Amino acid sequence: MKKIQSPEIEEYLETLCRYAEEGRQARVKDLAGDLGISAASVSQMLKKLSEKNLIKYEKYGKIRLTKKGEEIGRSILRKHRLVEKFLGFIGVKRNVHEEACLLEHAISDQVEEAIIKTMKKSMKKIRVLAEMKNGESGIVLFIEGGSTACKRLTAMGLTPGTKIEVERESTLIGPVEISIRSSRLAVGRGLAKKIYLAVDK
Amino acid sequence: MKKIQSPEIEEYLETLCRYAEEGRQARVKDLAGDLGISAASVSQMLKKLSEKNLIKYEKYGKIRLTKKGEEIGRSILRKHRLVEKFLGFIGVKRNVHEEACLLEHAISDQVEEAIIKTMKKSMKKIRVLAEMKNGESGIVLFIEGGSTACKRLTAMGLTPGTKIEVERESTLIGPVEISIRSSRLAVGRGLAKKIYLAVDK
DNA sequence: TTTAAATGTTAGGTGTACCTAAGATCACAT
DNA sequence: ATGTGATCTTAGGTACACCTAACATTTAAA
Repeated sequence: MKKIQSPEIEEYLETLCRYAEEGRQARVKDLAGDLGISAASVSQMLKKLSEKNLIKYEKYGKIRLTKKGEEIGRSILRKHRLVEKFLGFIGVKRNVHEEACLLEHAISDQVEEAIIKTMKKSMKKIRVLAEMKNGESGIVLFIEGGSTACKRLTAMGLTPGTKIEVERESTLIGPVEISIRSSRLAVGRGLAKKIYLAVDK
Repeated sequence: MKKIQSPEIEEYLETLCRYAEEGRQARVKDLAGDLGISAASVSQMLKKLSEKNLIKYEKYGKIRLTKKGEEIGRSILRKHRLVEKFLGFIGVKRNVHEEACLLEHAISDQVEEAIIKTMKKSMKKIRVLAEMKNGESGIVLFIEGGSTACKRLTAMGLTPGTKIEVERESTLIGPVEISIRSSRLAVGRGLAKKIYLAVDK
């Protein structure tokens, strides 16, 4: 049985998937440009992909992914994006896209899963300030609600990115007391329901 | 300027480095076996590596790495081992060696560094079975060494992810006795030096 | 020391993925 | 509708890494 997959083939299918996502018609010229390959080579490769039933293509015609081709392409695209996130996660700063392009072909499904699990574990969870308990801390992510609430909170210094800690949790109707930049603040329960924070685990 | 590096070339140089570490004379036959390639192809490739000044080689002669060749080989070997550790670290259990063989060629120096930093922050400590004391336990992360050692240990059930406990620690030359899934097993000190475990800090 | 087995090399060939140059087709502006 | 520039394909060729079969050399045994 012949091998139907190679990093090169994967790269073509991934790019075709990207075009499909953008609702863009795939053209030989664009593939050539994006993959850094001559149009002649792309044309050739399209014939090969067609023979392998990864795309539907007749010369001068439209390029469409088959089910199989889309499956592979999406898998690579998914891996690419995961790797990008992951590289950011472990602190890689430069050439993240290029690094991901290399790695995407070397990541098995097994490894993909492990990476997802690992990231989830140390991922932050989103929680509402009103539900948080004494001693818990987090970083303000966003404020749900109209500009009135936003302005009020901004005035208090409760803007996205701010780190806070719960000093006294909210009772059924009572306010939450929090410390923020080492000063203390009381936030009414109604308002506290609109403040979302990222907390560990 | 011609490219002097390919995943295949890297694989050859890595394997040669491994042999050098083990103080073993590199033979065409062994390379063929370990790389899963015909002896004829190896012979050919050795000529190519010689032309690229990555090894010193004359037919029927001894294979020796040049400075350049050793540098590349060691870099790949280092990456391979790091990836093995890392895969264990993120919870990959099966085919760790094989997965690392794929990934090692796609890991840049930048990514290598980021991985090291991330692991350093980790909660588990990595230890070698040979150095562990009575009563200590851990989870097998990976096995360093050729496929021979890997196969032997796999046969014993000592695969990544397995939890073991040290029943009797290794003496200067003696084996380690461990319990594994409630049965007991003795592992020679040489082999035990190649088994890395995650133990609580 | 000869010889057989083990090991290594050469010759010739395959498949993949790329290239350039030249020719074919398409699509739009006149 | 037609000619021209853009786009695409074909033809012919390269480099790489592998293969098998046949031949050469080395090594170890008789």
